[in-house]
Amino acid sequence: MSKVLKHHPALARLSAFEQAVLAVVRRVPRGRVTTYQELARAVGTPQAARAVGNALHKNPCAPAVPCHRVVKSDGALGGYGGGSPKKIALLSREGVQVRVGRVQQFGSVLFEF
DNA sequence: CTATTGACGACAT
DNA sequence: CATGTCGCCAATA
Repeated sequence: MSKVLKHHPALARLSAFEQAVLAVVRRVPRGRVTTYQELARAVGTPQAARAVGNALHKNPCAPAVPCHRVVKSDGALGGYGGGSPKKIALLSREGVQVRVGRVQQFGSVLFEF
């Protein structure tokens, strides 16, 4: 039985905004990606793409909460707490190919809320 | 309360 | 196409 994942202790220490971001990113399916900007819109603050990135940076339970499926609005990779190589590997494992720092077939793998 | 920081975005160069 | 600048926002010092 997996013991974590239901309510990670560090999760309760996050702000409402940060928790909202993590809750939403959780619905991005395997093999798809979303963007910092889309997430910002989804939580009701369309201009907070940057703040969304900061929130994801604090994700205490990655990669269970799939913050690795979040990229920049132009399809560029974006950041990752565990390092770019790790993010690329996780995506690759789900069938999302990254070439020269860009998500291939960005338009078709992009998940819209 | 003000200042700084950062997994961003749009635009100019 | 690559890089720099500036604006935006929430968290934190």
